[in-house]
Amino acid sequence: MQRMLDEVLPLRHASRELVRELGFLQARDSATSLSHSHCHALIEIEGRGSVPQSELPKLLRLDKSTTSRIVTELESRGWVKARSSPEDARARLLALTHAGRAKVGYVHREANLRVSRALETLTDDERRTVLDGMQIYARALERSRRRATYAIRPMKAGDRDEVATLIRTVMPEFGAKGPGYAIEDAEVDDMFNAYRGARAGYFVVTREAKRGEKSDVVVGGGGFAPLVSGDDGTCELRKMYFYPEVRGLGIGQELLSLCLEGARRAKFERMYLETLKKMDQARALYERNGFVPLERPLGKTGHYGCDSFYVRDL
Amino acid sequence: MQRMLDEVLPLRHASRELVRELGFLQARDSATSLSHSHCHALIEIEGRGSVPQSELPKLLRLDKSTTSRIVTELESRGWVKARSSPEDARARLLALTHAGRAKVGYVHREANLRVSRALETLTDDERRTVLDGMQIYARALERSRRRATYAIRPMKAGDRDEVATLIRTVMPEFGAKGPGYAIEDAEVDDMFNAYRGARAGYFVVTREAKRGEKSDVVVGGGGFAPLVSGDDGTCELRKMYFYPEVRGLGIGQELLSLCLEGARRAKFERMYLETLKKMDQARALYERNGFVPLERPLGKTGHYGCDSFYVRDL
DNA sequence: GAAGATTGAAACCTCAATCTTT
DNA sequence: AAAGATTGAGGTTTCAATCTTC
Repeated sequence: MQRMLDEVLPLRHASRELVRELGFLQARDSATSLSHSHCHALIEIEGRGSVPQSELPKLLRLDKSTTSRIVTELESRGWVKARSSPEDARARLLALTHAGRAKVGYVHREANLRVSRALETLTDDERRTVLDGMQIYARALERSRRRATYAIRPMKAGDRDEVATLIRTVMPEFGAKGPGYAIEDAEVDDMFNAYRGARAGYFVVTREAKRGEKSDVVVGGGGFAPLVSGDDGTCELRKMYFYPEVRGLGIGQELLSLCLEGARRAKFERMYLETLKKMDQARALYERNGFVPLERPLGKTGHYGCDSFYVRDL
Repeated sequence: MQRMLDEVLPLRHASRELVRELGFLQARDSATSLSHSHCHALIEIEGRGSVPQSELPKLLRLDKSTTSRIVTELESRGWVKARSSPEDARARLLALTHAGRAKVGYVHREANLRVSRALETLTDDERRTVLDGMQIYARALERSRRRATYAIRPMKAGDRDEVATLIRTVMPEFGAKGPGYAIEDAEVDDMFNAYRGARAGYFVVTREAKRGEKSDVVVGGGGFAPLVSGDDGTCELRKMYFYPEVRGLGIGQELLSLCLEGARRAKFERMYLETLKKMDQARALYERNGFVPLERPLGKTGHYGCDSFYVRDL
């Protein structure tokens, strides 16, 4: 943690400097007589040809009220033309006019010139580092922001139906349907009671409720329990699945850590798991966490559809 | 140039993403109930102990009107206390109160946590790249912004006195005073007439006038002329000096390029120059531009104080 | 007059409320 | 009621004008 802090402080400082230098806080650029948001909007519309106005808030990461005002101004300046959608009279489809395309070309040239001038004094290696660093950090911040909207907690009785749906939705995505897969287990319908024992546990990942939404939606889960027909010291990591929206956010790692912790507290000495070779993300996670591949399965789970087996000490 | 554009477009995209993700556009952070600028102001005051309010615009890179309003709010919230300077009743010296120090501690912890969370999912190499990239780009943008406030043009008669002052100020900074140095040359007092010949040229670097300032202030210069007692094909790069404010911005490179160009047009075949070993930045520039060191001087410049000689073909 | 600081007007952004169409 | 879009109120920022002190 100390090591990390050594990087955090200078990074925060560099971020502040960078944002100021990029001038995103300035209202209007004198060369283009447009704010950054207006430019960004023109660029996004240009890049997509035609954009529903309802998409703009996501693309620009601005409030819909702001994008509404931006569109109003761009229309009044004659750079954007809106037509209502043929399917839905509420929706407005935005496209650039001829003048708009000319303007966005000018905006691009100006921006390219400015960035080029700054890069000019750098070596090839430095330019490479700048680009990589910016991209990595932007992605990391996005992941972290998205991660923050989810929570992990032990499963409750009320999650029963949602967990069943989760398992029955995700497994077939990887071709795991029919006999020989965990999807056929009787416990799927009542995971809460199946994992409430002293030496078992099941955790769920829930999405924070947005305004007016149903709260506590289950979007992932995973747990552990004694390995069927295994010895007393061996548990199995079971039914760890996530909907696509939570993948790649590092939540699998956190859930796995909780399972490892729980298994240790339940006095298990080894954790075993069965999965599919084609579940690449999952297998990479297991391998990062010290799981070693086995040639043959342990115990008698009855999941003869699985083709990949791992174990690690606790 | 095409190569460079390949990097410019993704870099501009990454910049937009990054700024959005960093949330510098959001007004207020819910955790701290403070805007980024307010936090930044607290941090800067904390880091320096006591700050004249007049320094804040530079530190935060905001308008003085904005910083004035920020200070007003921080004072009314009891985090900052101002006292008038003992030397100057106009100036206000800002310091944190006890409550202010507590608040800035909280702000730091929150910000560190957020950044740490984002960095957590990265490898050591990736973290390194992020930090390096951000720092390099921030510095490059700063250089480029500062560079844009200067211009290079051929010397005019009216620059005479300013150029003489430039030479007489910069040379002694490197210990080059007294006989044996160019500073004693008679031409120093009238560089304009000394370099108006057909095979000579002198360029000046001028600072753009800010509001209400004298325009066209000379902050650097350099030129070329036939080498004294040299052959017809050899010219000398002469009296290239810059005030500290323009150093490190790549302007030396631009001025040198103009001199090389001018010398070629004047049908010179070689450019020679004399300098001092201790002028590291200058020598690095010459070496980057293909100048090779000589053991002994060429011609008879009379500058026996110089200890470093270079030449290159044109 | 110049430097330090404040104040008024206007641009940009967000949140919340509202209007229109489905 | 819900989704697309707009409008009103308030915070942040800049530019320009102003006030105070040197």
